[in-house]
Amino acid sequence: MQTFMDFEVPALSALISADKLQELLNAAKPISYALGQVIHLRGDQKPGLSIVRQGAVALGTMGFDGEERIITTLGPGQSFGEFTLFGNLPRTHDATAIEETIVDQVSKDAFTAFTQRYPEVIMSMLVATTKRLHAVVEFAEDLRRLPSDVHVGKILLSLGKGNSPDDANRAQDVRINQTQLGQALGLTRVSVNAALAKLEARDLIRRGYGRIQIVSPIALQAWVREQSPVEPIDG
Amino acid sequence: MQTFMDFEVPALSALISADKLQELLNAAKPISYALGQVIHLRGDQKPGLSIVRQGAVALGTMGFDGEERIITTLGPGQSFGEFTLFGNLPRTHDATAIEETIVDQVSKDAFTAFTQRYPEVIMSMLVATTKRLHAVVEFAEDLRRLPSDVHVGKILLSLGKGNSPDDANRAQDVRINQTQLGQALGLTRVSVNAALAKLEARDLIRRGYGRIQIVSPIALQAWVREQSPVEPIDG
DNA sequence: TTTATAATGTAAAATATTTTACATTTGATA
DNA sequence: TATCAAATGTAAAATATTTTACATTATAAA
Repeated sequence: MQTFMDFEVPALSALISADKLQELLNAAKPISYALGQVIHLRGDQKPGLSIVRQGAVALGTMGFDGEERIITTLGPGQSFGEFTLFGNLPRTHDATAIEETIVDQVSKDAFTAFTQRYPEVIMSMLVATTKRLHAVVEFAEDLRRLPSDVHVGKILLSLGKGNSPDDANRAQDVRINQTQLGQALGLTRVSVNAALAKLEARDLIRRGYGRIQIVSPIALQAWVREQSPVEPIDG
Repeated sequence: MQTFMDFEVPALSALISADKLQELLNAAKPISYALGQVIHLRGDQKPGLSIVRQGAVALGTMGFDGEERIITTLGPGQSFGEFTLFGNLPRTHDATAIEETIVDQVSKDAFTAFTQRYPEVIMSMLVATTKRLHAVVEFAEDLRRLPSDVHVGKILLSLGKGNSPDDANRAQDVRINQTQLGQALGLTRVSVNAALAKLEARDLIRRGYGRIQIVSPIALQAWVREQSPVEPIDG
C-alpha cells in the first residue's frame, strides 16, 4: 500500500507468525466502514489495536482549513493504534476509510492477554518501533537541514524502493502527486513542482501526471548524498 | 540535564528498578573520557548500550561546515545506543564528552542476557520508545506546519516544563541560547531572534542572555494553541 | 469521442528566511 | 575593575517559499 512518509508502518505479519496472528484476529471484532466513513478522530480516548482486513485506511490530521492532511495510507495486514496501547495516548491521527473497509478491532485487554501468552511478541514490537523511531528522527533531521530539492529527491528514493525489484540502474516510477508530496515535506505544490523541475533539469527525474519517474535511482542517490550534510543510514 | 529537542531520552532509572539497574551496571565496563573527547561517531558499527555515570555527553551530527549540531545532551543516569540494540543500526549520532565523563558500556550480549533474566524490562523499553516515537512524529508535524514564531513558542513551553514546579501562572526561565534554539528548529539565529521579538511584542516572553523568560506559561500555551492547526496531545 | 475533473506548468507579487555585517550587551575571569 | 569572549539586536540585500492566478495537459467517465 502506498505510504508517503519515509517511516513505514510494518505489516503485523512481519512481526508475528501467521498462526499467532490468526489467534489475535480471533479475539478481535471486525467492523465495516463505508467509503469516506470516519473510523476515529485525533484525540479519541478508546485504546486498542486496529488491523485492516480489507480495503484501505487513511491516517491524517485536519488543518485550519478543514482539509485533511494525509500522512499515510494503510492496506490489508497493516495496523494502527500502537500509541494507544503502549504509550497510553489518545488517538494521534484521524482515521478514515478510503474504500469499503473492514477493520479488526483488538481491545487493549485482548492485546494484553495475547502478549502475556506470547511474550516474544513484545520484542518484535520493540524492534519495529525502534526502527520507526529512527526513521522519523532522520526524517525530522532532513526537514530541518535539507534544501527542498534535495529532500524531494530523497523522499522519492524512499518511495521508489518499495515498488519494483531493486535494479538501481533501471528507471522507476513513483505514483504520487505533487500535492501529496508537498504535504509530506511541508511544502506547497508550487514549490514541489519547482524542486522537481530542478531535478528534471539535471535529468535525474521526469515529471508525469500523478507520478514521477526516477530516471536512475543510483544517480539520484549519488546526487542526494553529495548534497547532504550527513551520510544517510539505511534503516 | 538540558535537552532541546522535544523528545527527551528518559533516564534508565525511570524504566528499570534500582536493583535491576545495578545488576546491569555490574555487567558493564566503565570507560573514562576527557572533555571534548569523541566517544563514537555516526556510522560506527559496534552495538551496545551506553549509560552516563558521571559528566555529560552531547549527541549530534556534523554538517558540511564541520560544525557539530547538537541534538541533545545527556547527564548521569541517561543512556544512548538503543538504536544499535533494538534496531540493528549503526550509531546514528556522534557522541562527545562535554565534561570529564565516565560512561558504562553494556555490550549487546550483556544486555540480551539481562533482558532474558528480566523480560518485563522489554515492555518498559517498548513503552518508552513508543512515547518517544509519538513525540518525534508530532515534532515532525510541527516542523512542517507551524510558522516559526509559533514553533519557537511551543518548544519554549516544552523546555520550560522540565524546570520549575508547575505553576503555570508564574514566570519561567528557560536556559538556552538562540543559536541552539535555531538548530533545534531548523532556523538561523537571526530568524529565532525575530520570532522571539514577535513573542516579546505580545508580552509572552522576554529575551535574555543565554535564557528566555516565559512571562506566563499559560498565556503562551493559549496563544500557541490558537495559532496551531491541530490540538496538541500531551505525551 | 466528448466532457469534466484532476493534476501539472509557470509566472508574478507578497512573505519569510537566510546571509552578511556590525554595534551593543552580558557574563566570566584575569 | 578591566578585559575578552559569547551572545544578542538589528538592518539590508539576497534567496527561498508561499500565495494567487491562469493556461495547459492527462485521465476517467459519460
